[in-house]
Amino acid sequence: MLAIGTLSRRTGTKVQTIRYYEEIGLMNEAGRTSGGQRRYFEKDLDRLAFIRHSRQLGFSLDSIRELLDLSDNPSQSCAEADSIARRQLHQVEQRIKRLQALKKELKRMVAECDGDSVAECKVLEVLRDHAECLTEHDEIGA
Amino acid sequence: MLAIGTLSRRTGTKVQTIRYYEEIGLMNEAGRTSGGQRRYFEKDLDRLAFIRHSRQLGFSLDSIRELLDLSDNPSQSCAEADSIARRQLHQVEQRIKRLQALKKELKRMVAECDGDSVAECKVLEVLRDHAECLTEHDEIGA
DNA sequence: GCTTGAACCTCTATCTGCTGTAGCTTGCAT
DNA sequence: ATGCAAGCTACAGCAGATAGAGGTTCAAGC
Repeated sequence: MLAIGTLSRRTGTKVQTIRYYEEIGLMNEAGRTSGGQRRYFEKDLDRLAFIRHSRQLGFSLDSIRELLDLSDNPSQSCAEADSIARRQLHQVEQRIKRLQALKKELKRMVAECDGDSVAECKVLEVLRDHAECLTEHDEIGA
Repeated sequence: MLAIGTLSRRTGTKVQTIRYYEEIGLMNEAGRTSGGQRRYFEKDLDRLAFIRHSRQLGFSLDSIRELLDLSDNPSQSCAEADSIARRQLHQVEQRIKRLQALKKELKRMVAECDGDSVAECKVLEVLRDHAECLTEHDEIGA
């Protein structure tokens, strides 16, 4: 029987985060000692590792929920898991594209700045006047 | 005198967002009509445009606050604004790097999946076992 | 068996950057 | 004078945790 701190150490997850995952139903409710402390089995550790690893790959908690369901029902087709992963891949690719456009714009901005006074600062000027942008960037956020 | 809806339309910012920017002190407190409605000058529009444009380039509200301060005090050196922009560029570059690692891993994952049953699904297998990863990806988040 | 203190517990608040809703009031055109 | 779009405040909620207060439990050492 493993204490929450052990899971925390072995997966690199904050204790509060593990409790949070339980609260939102991502982790099963843990068994308790007579004193009310959570105790886990190895399978819980595996599940937490799965969650963490998926998070590291950028999957949303909702996607992870789906992936866990699939993992719990090994008779189904793999297609579903595959499509979730493809969707995630697509999202990552889109984000990269967007960030590369930002990078280009930022590079141009700092390259043109010659360290003069704020009054003629290129950085601030570009920010002030959207029309100076080379690229379109209408979305906000990553 | 411009109503909040006009600012909203002309900058593509939701009305609530403008009020939110006022609440957090990013926009100055707007003048009011006798009935309590906000009224703006052109300079407020410019400020909002600056904020929005900076957001589109991925700057945090805190960074934007600094940039606005600099913009309001044109006697200072440009160096500060430059360094904020460089910091932002650096962050964007880091995020791109990280996402590219994720992309690689996800690609490998979906490429190896041959649509069999969940029991031998490569996607789920990789997620289950971190040791199968080629890349290190210890941070979570973008 | 007793004491100590690290680790656990719950509950609540906080973060970023908004967005949405409810229920009401104002402003402007007709 | 009236109708109604657009404004107002206040509060709740989203993801995905993280932090702190204030209290309890567990296990090791004596």
